[in-house]
Amino acid sequence: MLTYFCVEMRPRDEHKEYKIRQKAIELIVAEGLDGFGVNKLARSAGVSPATIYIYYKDKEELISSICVGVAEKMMTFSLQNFSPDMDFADGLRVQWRNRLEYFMQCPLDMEFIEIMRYTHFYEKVTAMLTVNFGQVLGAFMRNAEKKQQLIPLPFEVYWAVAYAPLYQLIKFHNQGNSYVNSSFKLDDKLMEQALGLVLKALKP
Amino acid sequence: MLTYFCVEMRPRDEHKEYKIRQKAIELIVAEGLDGFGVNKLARSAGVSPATIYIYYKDKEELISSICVGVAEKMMTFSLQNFSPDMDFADGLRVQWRNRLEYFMQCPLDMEFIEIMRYTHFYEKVTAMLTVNFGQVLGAFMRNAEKKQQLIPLPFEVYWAVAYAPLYQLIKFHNQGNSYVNSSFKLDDKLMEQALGLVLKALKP
DNA sequence: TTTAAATAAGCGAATGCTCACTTATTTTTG
DNA sequence: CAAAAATAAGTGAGCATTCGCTTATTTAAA
Repeated sequence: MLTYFCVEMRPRDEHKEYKIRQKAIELIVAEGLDGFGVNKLARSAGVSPATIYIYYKDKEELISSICVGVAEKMMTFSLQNFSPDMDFADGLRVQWRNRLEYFMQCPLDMEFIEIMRYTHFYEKVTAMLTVNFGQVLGAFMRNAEKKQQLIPLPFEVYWAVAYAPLYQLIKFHNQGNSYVNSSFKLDDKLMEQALGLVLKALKP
Repeated sequence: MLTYFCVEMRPRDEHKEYKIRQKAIELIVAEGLDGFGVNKLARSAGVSPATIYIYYKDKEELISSICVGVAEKMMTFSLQNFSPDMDFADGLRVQWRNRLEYFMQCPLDMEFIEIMRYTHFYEKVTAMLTVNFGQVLGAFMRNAEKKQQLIPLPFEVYWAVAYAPLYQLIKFHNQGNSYVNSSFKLDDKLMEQALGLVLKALKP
Protein backbone atom coordinates (compact mmCIF):
# COMPACT_ATOMS: atom_id res chain seq x y z
CA MET A 1 0.00 0.00 0.00
CA LEU A 2 1.08 3.53 -0.74
CA THR A 3 -0.55 4.99 2.34
CA TYR A 4 2.54 6.76 3.63
CA PHE A 5 3.16 8.58 0.37
CA CYS A 6 -0.14 10.37 0.56
CA VAL A 7 -0.04 13.13 3.06
CA GLU A 8 -3.58 14.35 2.68
CA MET A 9 -6.13 11.76 3.56
CA ARG A 10 -8.53 10.66 6.18
CA PRO A 11 -7.13 7.75 8.18
CA ARG A 12 -8.91 4.44 8.28
CA ASP A 13 -10.88 3.42 11.31
CA GLU A 14 -8.89 0.30 12.21
CA HIS A 15 -11.64 -0.82 14.51
CA LYS A 16 -14.01 -1.09 11.57
CA GLU A 17 -11.78 -3.44 9.63
CA TYR A 18 -11.30 -5.62 12.71
CA LYS A 19 -15.01 -5.74 13.35
CA ILE A 20 -15.77 -6.71 9.76
CA ARG A 21 -13.37 -9.65 9.94
CA GLN A 22 -14.59 -10.74 13.36
CA LYS A 23 -18.24 -10.61 12.43
CA ALA A 24 -17.58 -12.42 9.16
CA ILE A 25 -16.06 -15.34 11.07
CA GLU A 26 -18.96 -15.34 13.52
CA LEU A 27 -21.57 -15.30 10.76
CA ILE A 28 -19.94 -18.03 8.71
CA VAL A 29 -19.54 -20.28 11.75
CA ALA A 30 -23.13 -19.62 12.80
CA GLU A 31 -24.88 -19.95 9.45
CA GLY A 32 -22.39 -21.55 7.09
CA LEU A 33 -20.93 -20.19 3.87
CA ASP A 34 -24.31 -20.23 2.22
CA GLY A 35 -26.43 -17.87 4.25
CA PHE A 36 -23.44 -15.56 4.51
CA GLY A 37 -23.82 -12.32 2.59
CA VAL A 38 -22.13 -8.95 2.27
CA ASN A 39 -25.24 -6.96 3.17
CA LYS A 40 -25.87 -9.13 6.21
CA LEU A 41 -22.25 -8.73 7.27
CA ALA A 42 -22.45 -4.96 6.83
CA ARG A 43 -25.52 -4.71 9.04
CA SER A 44 -23.96 -6.99 11.62
CA ALA A 45 -20.69 -5.04 11.72
CA GLY A 46 -22.46 -1.69 11.75
CA VAL A 47 -21.03 -0.37 8.48
CA SER A 48 -22.35 0.31 5.01
CA PRO A 49 -22.05 -2.44 2.41
CA ALA A 50 -20.06 0.01 0.33
CA THR A 51 -17.47 0.39 3.08
CA ILE A 52 -16.60 -3.28 2.84
CA TYR A 53 -15.68 -2.69 -0.78
CA ILE A 54 -13.15 -0.08 0.27
CA TYR A 55 -11.23 -2.77 2.12
CA TYR A 56 -11.83 -5.70 -0.20
CA LYS A 57 -12.20 -5.96 -3.96
CA ASP A 58 -15.14 -8.33 -3.74
CA LYS A 59 -16.73 -11.05 -1.63
CA GLU A 60 -14.19 -13.58 -2.89
CA GLU A 61 -11.22 -11.52 -1.73
CA LEU A 62 -12.88 -10.76 1.58
CA ILE A 63 -13.30 -14.44 2.44
CA SER A 64 -9.91 -15.46 1.03
CA SER A 65 -8.14 -12.80 3.03
CA ILE A 66 -9.82 -13.74 6.29
CA CYS A 67 -9.09 -17.39 5.61
CA VAL A 68 -5.38 -16.88 5.08
CA GLY A 69 -5.20 -14.53 8.07
CA VAL A 70 -6.68 -17.07 10.43
CA ALA A 71 -4.52 -19.88 9.09
CA GLU A 72 -1.38 -17.80 9.53
CA LYS A 73 -2.35 -17.00 13.10
CA MET A 74 -2.91 -20.67 13.83
CA MET A 75 0.38 -21.71 12.32
CA THR A 76 2.38 -19.12 14.20
CA PHE A 77 0.69 -20.13 17.42
CA SER A 78 1.29 -23.82 16.95
CA LEU A 79 5.02 -23.31 16.36
CA GLN A 80 5.49 -21.41 19.65
CA ASN A 81 8.30 -22.81 21.82
CA PHE A 82 9.00 -25.36 19.15
CA SER A 83 12.21 -26.17 17.33
CA PRO A 84 12.85 -28.91 14.76
CA ASP A 85 15.75 -30.35 16.76
CA MET A 86 13.84 -30.95 19.96
CA ASP A 87 13.63 -34.41 21.48
CA PHE A 88 10.87 -36.25 19.61
CA ALA A 89 8.45 -36.86 22.47
CA ASP A 90 8.93 -33.32 23.81
CA GLY A 91 8.46 -31.77 20.38
CA LEU A 92 5.31 -33.69 19.63
CA ARG A 93 3.92 -32.81 23.05
CA VAL A 94 4.60 -29.08 22.44
CA GLN A 95 2.78 -29.32 19.10
CA TRP A 96 -0.23 -31.03 20.61
CA ARG A 97 -0.37 -28.60 23.51
CA ASN A 98 -0.14 -25.56 21.26
CA ARG A 99 -2.91 -26.76 19.00
CA LEU A 100 -5.12 -27.61 21.95
CA GLU A 101 -4.48 -24.28 23.62
CA TYR A 102 -5.22 -22.37 20.44
CA PHE A 103 -8.46 -24.19 20.00
CA MET A 104 -9.43 -23.50 23.62
CA GLN A 105 -8.67 -19.80 23.17
CA CYS A 106 -10.17 -19.39 19.69
CA PRO A 107 -12.80 -22.07 19.12
CA LEU A 108 -14.44 -19.92 16.43
CA ASP A 109 -11.23 -19.85 14.40
CA MET A 110 -11.05 -23.62 14.50
CA GLU A 111 -14.61 -24.09 13.35
CA PHE A 112 -14.13 -21.44 10.70
CA ILE A 113 -11.12 -23.24 9.24
CA GLU A 114 -12.95 -26.55 9.29
CA ILE A 115 -15.80 -25.00 7.33
CA MET A 116 -13.40 -23.51 4.80
CA ARG A 117 -11.35 -26.68 4.42
CA TYR A 118 -13.48 -28.11 1.64
CA THR A 119 -14.06 -24.95 -0.34
CA HIS A 120 -11.87 -23.55 -3.07
CA PHE A 121 -10.84 -20.77 -0.68
CA TYR A 122 -8.65 -23.27 1.11
CA GLU A 123 -6.26 -23.69 -1.81
CA LYS A 124 -4.31 -20.58 -0.88
CA VAL A 125 -4.11 -21.80 2.71
CA THR A 126 -2.73 -25.16 1.60
CA ALA A 127 -0.06 -23.44 -0.44
CA MET A 128 0.97 -21.31 2.54
CA LEU A 129 0.90 -24.25 4.96
CA THR A 130 2.92 -26.45 2.62
CA VAL A 131 5.80 -24.01 2.58
CA ASN A 132 5.95 -23.04 6.24
CA PHE A 133 4.52 -26.00 8.10
CA GLY A 134 5.97 -28.67 5.85
CA GLN A 135 9.53 -27.41 6.08
CA VAL A 136 9.65 -27.06 9.86
CA LEU A 137 7.80 -30.28 10.64
CA GLY A 138 9.54 -32.18 7.87
CA ALA A 139 12.87 -31.24 9.44
CA PHE A 140 11.57 -32.26 12.86
CA MET A 141 10.64 -35.69 11.53
CA ARG A 142 14.00 -36.24 9.84
CA ASN A 143 15.92 -35.17 12.94
CA ALA A 144 13.90 -37.54 15.13
CA GLU A 145 14.61 -40.38 12.71
CA LYS A 146 18.33 -39.63 12.80
CA LYS A 147 18.28 -39.70 16.60
CA GLN A 148 16.43 -43.04 16.37
CA GLN A 149 13.54 -41.67 18.39
CA LEU A 150 11.12 -42.26 15.51
CA ILE A 151 10.54 -45.21 13.17
CA PRO A 152 11.47 -44.29 9.58
CA LEU A 153 8.17 -43.60 7.77
CA PRO A 154 6.77 -41.85 4.71
CA PHE A 155 5.81 -38.32 5.72
CA GLU A 156 2.09 -38.88 5.15
CA VAL A 157 1.93 -42.00 7.31
CA TYR A 158 3.84 -40.18 10.03
CA TRP A 159 1.55 -37.15 9.83
CA ALA A 160 -1.63 -39.22 9.82
CA VAL A 161 -0.63 -41.17 12.93
CA ALA A 162 0.98 -38.24 14.74
CA TYR A 163 -1.65 -35.51 14.34
CA ALA A 164 -4.95 -36.85 13.00
CA PRO A 165 -6.01 -38.34 16.37
CA LEU A 166 -5.68 -34.94 18.04
CA TYR A 167 -7.80 -33.24 15.39
CA GLN A 168 -10.44 -35.96 15.74
CA LEU A 169 -10.59 -35.41 19.49
CA ILE A 170 -10.99 -31.68 18.95
CA LYS A 171 -13.81 -32.40 16.48
CA PHE A 172 -15.57 -34.60 19.02
CA HIS A 173 -15.20 -31.83 21.57
CA ASN A 174 -16.54 -29.22 19.18
CA GLN A 175 -19.62 -31.15 18.22
CA GLY A 176 -20.05 -32.02 21.89
CA ASN A 177 -20.58 -35.69 21.33
CA SER A 178 -19.16 -38.72 19.64
CA TYR A 179 -20.91 -41.73 18.21
CA VAL A 180 -21.65 -43.23 21.63
CA ASN A 181 -21.41 -40.49 24.25
CA SER A 182 -23.97 -37.72 24.15
CA SER A 183 -21.55 -35.24 25.69
CA PHE A 184 -17.78 -35.17 25.36
CA LYS A 185 -15.27 -32.71 26.73
CA LEU A 186 -11.63 -32.84 25.77
CA ASP A 187 -9.21 -32.11 28.62
CA ASP A 188 -5.52 -32.40 29.42
CA LYS A 189 -5.79 -35.91 30.79
CA LEU A 190 -7.51 -37.29 27.66
CA MET A 191 -5.01 -35.51 25.45
CA GLU A 192 -2.08 -37.03 27.35
CA GLN A 193 -3.64 -40.47 27.10
CA ALA A 194 -4.03 -40.19 23.33
CA LEU A 195 -0.55 -38.69 22.94
CA GLY A 196 0.86 -41.62 24.92
CA LEU A 197 -0.67 -44.08 22.45
CA VAL A 198 0.63 -42.13 19.47
CA LEU A 199 4.15 -42.01 20.91
CA LYS A 200 4.00 -45.73 21.56
CA ALA A 201 3.10 -46.26 17.91
CA LEU A 202 5.84 -44.04 16.53
CA LYS A 203 8.82 -44.81 18.78
CA PRO A 204 11.13 -47.68 17.72
CA MET B 1 -45.81 -43.73 -0.84
CA LEU B 2 -49.25 -44.73 -2.04
CA THR B 3 -48.10 -45.55 -5.54
CA TYR B 4 -49.63 -49.00 -5.72
CA PHE B 5 -53.12 -47.86 -4.69
CA CYS B 6 -53.61 -45.73 -7.75
CA VAL B 7 -54.59 -47.68 -10.78
CA GLU B 8 -54.64 -44.91 -13.32
CA MET B 9 -51.49 -42.94 -13.43
CA ARG B 10 -48.34 -42.31 -15.32
CA PRO B 11 -45.37 -44.05 -13.65
CA ARG B 12 -42.30 -42.13 -12.57
CA ASP B 13 -39.19 -42.30 -14.65
CA GLU B 14 -36.85 -43.87 -12.07
CA HIS B 15 -33.87 -43.03 -14.19
CA LYS B 16 -34.65 -39.33 -13.76
CA GLU B 17 -34.53 -39.50 -9.99
CA TYR B 18 -31.23 -41.38 -10.10
CA LYS B 19 -29.73 -38.89 -12.49
CA ILE B 20 -30.81 -35.95 -10.34
CA ARG B 21 -29.07 -37.42 -7.29
CA GLN B 22 -25.96 -38.36 -9.22
CA LYS B 23 -25.58 -34.98 -10.87
CA ALA B 24 -26.21 -33.20 -7.57
CA ILE B 25 -23.26 -35.02 -6.00
CA GLU B 26 -21.09 -34.26 -9.02
CA LEU B 27 -21.98 -30.57 -8.99
CA ILE B 28 -21.46 -30.11 -5.27
CA VAL B 29 -18.09 -31.87 -5.38
CA ALA B 30 -17.03 -29.84 -8.41
CA GLU B 31 -18.19 -26.40 -7.31
CA GLY B 32 -18.98 -26.62 -3.63
CA LEU B 33 -22.26 -26.03 -1.84
CA ASP B 34 -22.26 -22.40 -2.84
CA GLY B 35 -22.35 -22.41 -6.60
CA PHE B 36 -24.77 -25.31 -6.43
CA GLY B 37 -28.30 -24.41 -7.53
CA VAL B 38 -31.55 -26.10 -8.44
CA ASN B 39 -31.71 -24.56 -11.90
CA LYS B 40 -28.15 -25.57 -12.66
CA LEU B 41 -28.86 -29.08 -11.42
CA ALA B 42 -31.97 -29.31 -13.58
CA ARG B 43 -30.07 -28.30 -16.70
CA SER B 44 -27.25 -30.67 -15.85
CA ALA B 45 -29.60 -33.61 -15.25
CA GLY B 46 -31.67 -32.83 -18.33
CA VAL B 47 -34.95 -32.17 -16.54
CA SER B 48 -37.09 -29.15 -15.75
CA PRO B 49 -36.55 -27.37 -12.41
CA ALA B 50 -40.17 -28.09 -11.62
CA THR B 51 -39.59 -31.82 -11.97
CA ILE B 52 -37.13 -31.72 -9.10
CA TYR B 53 -39.91 -30.31 -6.93
CA ILE B 54 -42.06 -33.33 -7.69
CA TYR B 55 -39.47 -35.52 -6.00
CA TYR B 56 -38.33 -33.15 -3.24
CA LYS B 57 -40.17 -30.57 -1.17
CA ASP B 58 -37.38 -28.01 -1.46
CA LYS B 59 -33.65 -27.60 -1.91
CA GLU B 60 -33.09 -28.35 1.77
CA GLU B 61 -34.84 -31.71 1.56
CA LEU B 62 -33.08 -32.55 -1.69
CA ILE B 63 -29.63 -32.11 -0.18
CA SER B 64 -30.55 -33.71 3.16
CA SER B 65 -31.95 -36.74 1.45
CA ILE B 66 -28.91 -37.26 -0.75
CA CYS B 67 -26.66 -36.76 2.26
CA VAL B 68 -28.37 -39.40 4.35
CA GLY B 69 -28.54 -41.75 1.38
CA VAL B 70 -24.82 -41.59 0.75
CA ALA B 71 -23.99 -41.95 4.44
CA GLU B 72 -26.20 -45.03 4.72
CA LYS B 73 -24.54 -46.58 1.70
CA MET B 74 -21.10 -45.93 3.19
CA MET B 75 -22.06 -47.39 6.54
CA THR B 76 -23.53 -50.53 5.07
CA PHE B 77 -20.46 -51.00 2.93
CA SER B 78 -18.01 -50.52 5.77
CA LEU B 79 -19.74 -53.13 7.92
CA GLN B 80 -19.45 -55.82 5.22
CA ASN B 81 -17.88 -59.05 6.48
CA PHE B 82 -17.62 -57.50 9.91
CA SER B 83 -18.90 -58.75 13.22
CA PRO B 84 -18.43 -57.17 16.67
CA ASP B 85 -16.93 -60.35 18.12
CA MET B 86 -14.11 -60.69 15.61
CA ASP B 87 -10.52 -60.82 16.73
CA PHE B 88 -9.43 -57.21 17.31
CA ALA B 89 -6.66 -56.96 14.70
CA ASP B 90 -8.76 -58.78 12.10
CA GLY B 91 -11.82 -56.64 12.79
CA LEU B 92 -9.92 -53.38 12.55
CA ARG B 93 -8.28 -54.54 9.33
CA VAL B 94 -11.68 -55.38 7.81
CA GLN B 95 -12.93 -51.91 8.75
CA TRP B 96 -9.94 -50.18 7.21
CA ARG B 97 -10.12 -52.28 4.06
CA ASN B 98 -13.82 -51.67 3.61
CA ARG B 99 -13.46 -47.93 3.97
CA LEU B 100 -10.52 -47.83 1.61
CA GLU B 101 -12.31 -49.97 -0.95
CA TYR B 102 -15.43 -47.83 -0.77
CA PHE B 103 -13.40 -44.73 -1.32
CA MET B 104 -11.60 -46.30 -4.28
CA GLN B 105 -14.94 -47.28 -5.83
CA CYS B 106 -16.83 -44.08 -5.00
CA PRO B 107 -14.37 -41.24 -4.56
CA LEU B 108 -17.12 -38.70 -5.28
CA ASP B 109 -19.21 -39.97 -2.37
CA MET B 110 -16.26 -39.52 -0.05
CA GLU B 111 -15.58 -35.97 -1.14
CA PHE B 112 -19.28 -35.21 -1.00
CA ILE B 113 -19.53 -36.34 2.61
CA GLU B 114 -16.43 -34.37 3.55
CA ILE B 115 -17.98 -31.23 2.10
CA MET B 116 -21.22 -31.83 3.97
CA ARG B 117 -19.54 -32.63 7.26
CA TYR B 118 -19.43 -29.04 8.42
CA THR B 119 -22.85 -27.96 7.29
CA HIS B 120 -26.09 -28.25 9.19
CA PHE B 121 -27.16 -30.98 6.77
CA TYR B 122 -24.80 -33.33 8.55
CA GLU B 123 -26.79 -33.31 11.79
CA LYS B 124 -29.20 -35.92 10.50
CA VAL B 125 -26.28 -38.04 9.37
CA THR B 126 -24.68 -37.82 12.80
CA ALA B 127 -27.92 -38.95 14.40
CA MET B 128 -28.12 -41.94 12.07
CA LEU B 129 -24.45 -42.84 12.49
CA THR B 130 -24.63 -42.59 16.27
CA VAL B 131 -27.32 -45.23 16.44
CA ASN B 132 -26.04 -47.74 13.91
CA PHE B 133 -22.31 -47.26 13.83
CA GLY B 134 -21.88 -46.50 17.52
CA GLN B 135 -23.69 -49.62 18.67
CA VAL B 136 -21.83 -52.06 16.45
CA LEU B 137 -18.39 -50.52 16.90
CA GLY B 138 -18.96 -49.85 20.58
CA ALA B 139 -19.68 -53.55 21.03
CA PHE B 140 -16.58 -54.43 19.01
CA MET B 141 -14.45 -52.26 21.29
CA ARG B 142 -15.86 -53.73 24.51
CA ASN B 143 -15.41 -57.29 23.24
CA ALA B 144 -11.80 -56.62 22.30
CA GLU B 145 -11.18 -55.18 25.76
CA LYS B 146 -12.69 -58.23 27.39
CA LYS B 147 -10.44 -60.49 25.32
CA GLN B 148 -7.51 -58.30 26.40
CA GLN B 149 -6.64 -57.52 22.79
CA LEU B 150 -7.20 -53.80 23.32
CA ILE B 151 -6.09 -51.40 26.06
CA PRO B 152 -9.12 -50.09 28.02
CA LEU B 153 -9.81 -46.58 26.70
CA PRO B 154 -12.55 -43.96 26.51
CA PHE B 155 -14.45 -44.48 23.27
CA GLU B 156 -13.36 -41.15 21.79
CA VAL B 157 -9.65 -41.77 22.39
CA TYR B 158 -10.01 -45.22 20.89
CA TRP B 159 -11.85 -43.89 17.85
CA ALA B 160 -9.40 -41.05 17.29
CA VAL B 161 -6.38 -43.33 17.33
CA ALA B 162 -8.04 -46.23 15.48
CA TYR B 163 -9.67 -44.44 12.54
CA ALA B 164 -8.53 -40.83 12.19
CA PRO B 165 -5.15 -41.76 10.64
CA LEU B 166 -6.91 -43.66 7.83
CA TYR B 167 -9.17 -40.72 7.04
CA GLN B 168 -6.16 -38.40 6.99
CA LEU B 169 -4.39 -40.66 4.49
CA ILE B 170 -7.50 -40.68 2.31
CA LYS B 171 -7.60 -36.88 2.46
CA PHE B 172 -3.96 -36.66 1.36
CA HIS B 173 -4.78 -39.02 -1.48
CA ASN B 174 -7.84 -37.05 -2.50
CA GLN B 175 -6.06 -33.72 -2.61
CA GLY B 176 -3.18 -35.48 -4.33
CA ASN B 177 -0.50 -34.00 -2.11
CA SER B 178 0.53 -33.49 1.49
CA TYR B 179 2.45 -30.74 3.23
CA VAL B 180 5.79 -31.92 1.83
CA ASN B 181 5.15 -34.17 -1.17
CA SER B 182 3.63 -32.68 -4.27
CA SER B 183 2.07 -35.98 -5.28
CA PHE B 184 0.75 -38.67 -3.01
CA LYS B 185 -1.06 -41.90 -3.80
CA LEU B 186 -2.50 -44.11 -1.09
CA ASP B 187 -2.09 -47.84 -1.72
CA ASP B 188 -2.42 -51.12 0.14
CA LYS B 189 1.17 -51.11 1.35
CA LEU B 190 0.92 -47.65 2.93
CA MET B 191 -2.41 -48.56 4.49
CA GLU B 192 -0.93 -51.69 6.05
CA GLN B 193 2.02 -49.73 7.39
CA ALA B 194 -0.26 -47.19 9.08
CA LEU B 195 -2.57 -49.91 10.37
CA GLY B 196 0.44 -51.67 11.86
CA LEU B 197 1.35 -48.55 13.84
CA VAL B 198 -2.23 -48.10 15.03
CA LEU B 199 -2.44 -51.72 16.19
CA LYS B 200 0.88 -51.32 18.00
CA ALA B 201 -0.58 -48.31 19.81
CA LEU B 202 -3.82 -50.00 20.81
CA LYS B 203 -2.71 -53.50 21.75
CA PRO B 204 -1.72 -54.14 25.38
C1' DT C 1 -4.49 31.74 12.81
C1' DT C 2 -7.85 31.14 9.73
C1' DT C 3 -9.58 29.01 5.74
C1' DA C 4 -9.98 26.61 1.58
C1' DA C 5 -8.31 22.90 -1.36
C1' DA C 6 -7.54 18.16 -1.71
C1' DT C 7 -8.54 13.46 -0.88
C1' DA C 8 -9.77 9.10 1.11
C1' DA C 9 -13.24 7.20 4.24
C1' DG C 10 -17.72 6.23 4.62
C1' DC C 11 -22.64 5.83 3.59
C1' DG C 12 -27.87 5.15 1.93
C1' DA C 13 -30.24 4.00 -1.82
C1' DA C 14 -30.46 2.00 -5.79
C1' DT C 15 -29.44 -1.67 -9.77
C1' DG C 16 -29.43 -5.51 -12.27
C1' DC C 17 -29.07 -10.17 -11.84
C1' DT C 18 -29.47 -14.88 -10.04
C1' DC C 19 -31.89 -17.95 -7.44
C1' DA C 20 -35.49 -20.96 -5.28
C1' DC C 21 -39.78 -21.91 -6.20
C1' DT C 22 -44.73 -21.70 -8.76
C1' DT C 23 -48.26 -21.77 -12.35
C1' DA C 24 -50.44 -22.94 -16.45
C1' DT C 25 -50.10 -26.16 -19.79
C1' DT C 26 -48.95 -30.31 -22.30
C1' DT C 27 -47.61 -35.20 -22.40
C1' DT C 28 -47.84 -39.85 -21.21
C1' DT C 29 -49.62 -43.52 -19.19
C1' DG C 30 -53.64 -47.01 -17.55
C1' DC D 1 -61.07 -40.20 -20.49
C1' DA D 2 -58.78 -39.64 -15.91
C1' DA D 3 -54.80 -38.60 -13.50
C1' DA D 4 -50.24 -38.02 -12.48
C1' DA D 5 -45.72 -36.78 -14.64
C1' DA D 6 -43.23 -33.41 -16.82
C1' DT D 7 -42.34 -29.09 -18.48
C1' DA D 8 -41.68 -24.03 -20.30
C1' DA D 9 -42.16 -19.84 -18.81
C1' DG D 10 -42.56 -17.22 -15.40
C1' DT D 11 -42.24 -14.44 -10.41
C1' DG D 12 -40.63 -12.12 -6.72
C1' DA D 13 -37.18 -12.18 -3.09
C1' DG D 14 -32.55 -11.55 -2.02
C1' DC D 15 -28.05 -11.11 -3.55
C1' DA D 16 -23.40 -8.71 -4.74
C1' DT D 17 -22.04 -4.66 -6.29
C1' DT D 18 -22.13 0.39 -7.52
C1' DC D 19 -23.39 5.41 -7.65
C1' DG D 20 -23.70 9.87 -6.08
C1' DC D 21 -22.98 12.01 -2.31
C1' DT D 22 -21.30 13.59 2.60
C1' DT D 23 -17.81 13.58 6.26
C1' DA D 24 -13.36 13.78 8.38
C1' DT D 25 -8.66 14.94 8.20
C1' DT D 26 -4.48 17.30 6.69
C1' DT D 27 -1.78 20.80 4.70
C1' DA D 28 -0.60 25.00 2.87
C1' DA D 29 -1.80 29.43 1.16
C1' DA D 30 -3.54 33.92 2.78
